[in-house]
Amino acid sequence: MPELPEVETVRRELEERVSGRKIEKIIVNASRLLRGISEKSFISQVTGTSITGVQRAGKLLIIELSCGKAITVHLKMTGQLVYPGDGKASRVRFLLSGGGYLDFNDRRLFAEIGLTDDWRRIDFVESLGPEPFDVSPAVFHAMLAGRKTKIKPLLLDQTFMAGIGNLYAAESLFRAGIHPAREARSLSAQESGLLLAAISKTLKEAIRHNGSSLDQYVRPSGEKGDFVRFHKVYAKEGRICGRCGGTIKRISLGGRGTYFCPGCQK
DNA sequence: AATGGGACCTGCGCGC
DNA sequence: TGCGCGCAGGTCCCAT
Repeated sequence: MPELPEVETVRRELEERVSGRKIEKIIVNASRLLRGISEKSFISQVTGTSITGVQRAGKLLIIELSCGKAITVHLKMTGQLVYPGDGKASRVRFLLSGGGYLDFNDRRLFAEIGLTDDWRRIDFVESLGPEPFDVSPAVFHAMLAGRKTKIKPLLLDQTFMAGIGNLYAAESLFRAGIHPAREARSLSAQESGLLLAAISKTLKEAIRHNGSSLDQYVRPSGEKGDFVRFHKVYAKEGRICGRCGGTIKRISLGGRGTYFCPGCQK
């Protein structure tokens, strides 16, 4: 799933695989994915430049180019970047020097590709909250103070904290023993500390296992991410909780499916 | 500030 | 087998 661990996995693997390569040709099969720029302009500005590095901001991927600009890619729900790709389901293809296409696939056409002069200054990046790894327990507790909203929808708010999505919100709350519908401001300093530690640990372990491949997500190599083996609650409604023997429940919070164990999460 | 709804799309699994 | 429905990881926008 393209949340922080998946996007970070894609970033690392792309950096290994395509850094230094020149983009020799671009084939656009779905121009609607290009946002704020015409197909013609995108192709003319990007063709002939080289990939100098790959960055990540929250769930946004940034492909830096030798011309000083950067391609931004948000995978949304079903986006994939694959190298080398076979072109079978590609929406956009980049032919690289040395051979092989970097393929951008996206079954649902939700993803967004842009071109920017200064990626750190685009609205999406400027509005992002801090990365979970950069927040101290004291700061995190202060961030929750006064917030009446439920903790799980708050974790999904990218302006609150960057990178957490529906899956890792559920898994982190389970690991911290906190009910997803708790008012954010009701968490004690100890509870918020447990939650921050659970978020950090869960995301890092997921990165170590190259992310979670439930449906569409794959690594640039085409391989699946392995972290699904360690999921405790996500998409496990009706299953037995491995910790207390209770039954995993699914509720709807903020319009999103929310999985948790009523026995373990208070 | 918070919550709820719908929108963007395609495709899967389910019940009938 | 066919059909309609609900659901899916993200984000934005509107209304209350």
